[in-house]
Amino acid sequence: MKIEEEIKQSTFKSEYQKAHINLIYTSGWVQQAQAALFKPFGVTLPQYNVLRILRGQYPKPATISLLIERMLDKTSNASRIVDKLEAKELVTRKQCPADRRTVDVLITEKGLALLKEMDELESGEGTGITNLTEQEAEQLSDLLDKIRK
Amino acid sequence: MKIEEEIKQSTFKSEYQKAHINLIYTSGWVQQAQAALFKPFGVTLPQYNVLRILRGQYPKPATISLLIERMLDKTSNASRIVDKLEAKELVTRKQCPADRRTVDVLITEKGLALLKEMDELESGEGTGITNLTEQEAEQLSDLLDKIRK
DNA sequence: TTATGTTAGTTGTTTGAACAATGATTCTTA
DNA sequence: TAAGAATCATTGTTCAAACAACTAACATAA
Repeated sequence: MKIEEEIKQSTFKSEYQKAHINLIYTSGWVQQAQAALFKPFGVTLPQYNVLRILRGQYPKPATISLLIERMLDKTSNASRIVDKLEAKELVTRKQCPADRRTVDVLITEKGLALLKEMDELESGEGTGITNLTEQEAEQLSDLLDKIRK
Repeated sequence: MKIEEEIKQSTFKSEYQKAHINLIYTSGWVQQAQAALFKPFGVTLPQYNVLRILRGQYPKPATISLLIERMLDKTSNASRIVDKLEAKELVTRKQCPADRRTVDVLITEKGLALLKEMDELESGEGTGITNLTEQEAEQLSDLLDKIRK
């Protein structure tokens, strides 16, 4: 549905304003769809992202700093997110011997298995992205990249 | 920056997966930029959205249900968001005489004035959307509309 | 080596979000 | 019109996010 109908506003000041509001709106829309997909697996989006980063590092461990750096939510709830993941036995945390200030966070077999299950989700199925053609998906990526420049 | 570099993942299973992850990522990115812009005005994104809806209705009042319906966060924090707005004197709330179950929520002069100030923000300035050409912005809107179909 | 500063991570605290349950009013229909 | 169902809004409660303060460990330099 066109954004105009969606939010019952027929005119915008510019294409920029329209795209901007559309992005905010769709962003919320997708995040909700995402959350619904995630719920059965018992992890939130930030937790999932941390798991993904850890898999990227595997079998090397990651420090909390590295997680924060990659997480985009630069505000450091990283410690607490790792708390949650640790409680679910999806990661382990142990002090690094070389630098005792830092912590080695490592994804467990259980964590890897969960991610493997969840890989199916990443296809975009269920979040509307597959309403696009492959070429359009590519176009979208390019536009988004440009926004974050 | 390309999403591959942004999240340090060089390959994706498909253009869909790539666009999907890119959308989630960019969505968070934009929301953060947005929150930063909003902070000086003392309202959060959901509060702002409610104010926008109320302005759309003005001078008619809106019920809480109508707010929920338009808000996309269908989970009803609407009451509490209105609480916050009322505390800041940006809206008024009074029981509707015709149906005493419902509440008439109305934006105040102060609320309208605040929105007027904030209209500047909606141009997209400061959230990266203006990195696009006008035509690209239009293209983006179309793609997003298609996703939510 | 010891004082100073820096970095890493954790822990409070306040604030808002998510979800469910409740209470009040209206609608429906027998 | 009286009883049960449905609707509207509010209120608990739990959970996560934002921001700042704090502790421990390392680095630097006098």
